[in-house]
Amino acid sequence: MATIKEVADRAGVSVGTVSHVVTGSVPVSEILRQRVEDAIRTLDYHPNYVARSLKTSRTHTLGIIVPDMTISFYPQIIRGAETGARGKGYSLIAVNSLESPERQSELLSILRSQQVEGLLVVLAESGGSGRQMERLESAGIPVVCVDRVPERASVDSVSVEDVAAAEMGTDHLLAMGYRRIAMVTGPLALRNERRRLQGYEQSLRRAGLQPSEDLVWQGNLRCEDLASMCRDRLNDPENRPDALICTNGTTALGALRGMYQCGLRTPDDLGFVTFDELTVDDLFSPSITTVVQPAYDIGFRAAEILLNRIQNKGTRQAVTTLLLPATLKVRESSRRNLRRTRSAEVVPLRASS
Amino acid sequence: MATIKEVADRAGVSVGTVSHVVTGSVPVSEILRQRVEDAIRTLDYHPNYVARSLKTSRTHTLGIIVPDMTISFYPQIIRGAETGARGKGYSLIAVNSLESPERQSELLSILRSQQVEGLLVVLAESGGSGRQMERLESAGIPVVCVDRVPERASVDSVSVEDVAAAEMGTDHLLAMGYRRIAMVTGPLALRNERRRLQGYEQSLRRAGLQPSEDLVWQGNLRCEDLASMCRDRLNDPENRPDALICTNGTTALGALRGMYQCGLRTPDDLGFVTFDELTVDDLFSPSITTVVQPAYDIGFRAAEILLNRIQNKGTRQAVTTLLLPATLKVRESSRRNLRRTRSAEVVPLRASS
DNA sequence: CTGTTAGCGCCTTCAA
DNA sequence: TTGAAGGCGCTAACAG
Repeated sequence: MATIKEVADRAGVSVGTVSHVVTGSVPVSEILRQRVEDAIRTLDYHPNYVARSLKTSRTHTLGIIVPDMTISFYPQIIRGAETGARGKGYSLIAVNSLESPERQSELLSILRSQQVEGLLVVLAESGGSGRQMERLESAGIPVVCVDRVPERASVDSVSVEDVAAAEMGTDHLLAMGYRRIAMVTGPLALRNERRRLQGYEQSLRRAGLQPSEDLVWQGNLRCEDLASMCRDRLNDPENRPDALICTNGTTALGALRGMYQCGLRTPDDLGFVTFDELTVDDLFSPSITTVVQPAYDIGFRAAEILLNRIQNKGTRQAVTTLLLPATLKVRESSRRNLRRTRSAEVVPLRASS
Repeated sequence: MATIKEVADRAGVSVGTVSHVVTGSVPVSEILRQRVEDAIRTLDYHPNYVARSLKTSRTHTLGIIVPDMTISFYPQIIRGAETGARGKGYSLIAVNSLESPERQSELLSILRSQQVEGLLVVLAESGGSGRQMERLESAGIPVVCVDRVPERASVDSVSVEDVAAAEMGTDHLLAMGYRRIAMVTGPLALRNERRRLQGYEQSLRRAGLQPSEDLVWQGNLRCEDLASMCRDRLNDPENRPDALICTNGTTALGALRGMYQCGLRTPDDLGFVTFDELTVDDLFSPSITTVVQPAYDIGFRAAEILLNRIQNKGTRQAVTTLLLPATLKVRESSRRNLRRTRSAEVVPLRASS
């Protein structure tokens, strides 16, 4: 790898001059610039950002931590953030925490060592990371929390209007005539989950229905666990709800599997609404009515806020809490069931994972 | 951000000693190590990797370029590579080329400047990147091509046994009784596509069938274009094939959309097999018989090879070309259609995107 | 075992 | 407009 010095020698100028043409910070005579550029080309010179960063103490690099970029919601966020960052000459380092707080800390530490100028983070499931975010901030590394907002820490954040979104989904089910609507949630330790629950309850109350504990099915974020929970709950035909609303893609998949294992189908046997798209296209059935979060936008806006924070490093600014609206995509799974009889045929199954 | 010097001052030792305890390269007395570790903790010190890298000229960072990590195949590769890299203390910078060769060059340049020690790359669609890979290599930056292997460049690569995989899919359709099988491909400029085509033709020939040009539908990688192409082709009931095999997820989605727009369904009207999973779960229908590529493994193995290359930097080694086998997941879309009559009902539709 | 010190490659005054 | 030189934070000899 050629260095600035080699370029300078080859062009017959000083390293200073080379630096000037590379950064464009100082005007250089046409003749010398030409020589320098030739040398750069023939040597295939690429400035060493490591050295540059050490000198300027700017890396033009952002970090983003997501739980698992194998889950389609996250790559979209990353892509949005990447676009926002690139627009201002920043690169993005994306890593997966796999919902592990330990790993998250480790990644945070590595990212710090890598001197990222700012951080986008979707907190790992288990809470208590609020303090970590504050530590980062006080170390001068701006953080924007994405999707999941920590309990009481005062950090910038971009997320979705969870309450309104869940209300919207529930309202829709109610409008379609469903009355016994169960909500399937992930861990209520996550604030998002609680807010979505809140929206659900609000919607029910407004419709004159009393939320019931029996109809709040709290699970974790593992599909199989969710599936078996739902299977158990659904196997009791007496108390079976007439519709399900799920707070995220993972719970939804679990719930659907559980349903299927019981021989239940949507919309035939149960209405169904979920947060987050489950498939890439409407042509797949069951086609699921979905509360869609603007993932790309979330990432993009978060990057914007972060970059802005970095730019105005010195000045104190109020905490930004950006809430983006979700949209409802109505599909078949919430179409009111007309052939009620079918559910009578259903035979409760034994657990069979 | 605290520096090594501040830690040294606070612990009352020299920077050398701090460095020794941080890197563990030189033994330090228990007493001093204790003092240093305390100082590190209270100062919340994180070694500056930028400075370290400048000194050691090692960044412990790998780059990976994929077309679009919004396509589920790629995040899996990235995750695999990330795991492989982390195992050896390496970080991974993942970026999207969006199939643009210009952007790819740009990213390559940035990654070089960032001093990545090696590169994993899924080449952008339009060819001619072979030379770029060679330039990288000759600059001392090992490259492993993933999924897409350049035409004639001699680079390490990890990909799938395309010919065998396509044969497997086609054989299966033949075994199910299909005879007029069309292959829907992306750009045949991509070697993968050509090999898959080759496997398809091989399979037909072995079954005593003559491959026909009419049944090779070449498209690009944009879903809508694919859809309209397939719509056009399928609208002619005379020459309609009885099954489709698609070379990747994008073409498959396009083909399915095209089919649906014509009122055709699988497996009722057409058998269907594709490379790459279209949905996250079998519970969605049509459930598609799929040639599954071991994406995570591809990434993991590629990282292994790359790391190995980096480790043995000096020594010349033969080019590694790793071909992983795909597996066939048989589902309903390839179940031989029994109610032939239905296709007679189909009325060719006008284009209606 | 511990401390000292010379750069790593680059940018940025500063002087010419 | 150009060149010279200091130093960013750290590691790796090396000397003590």
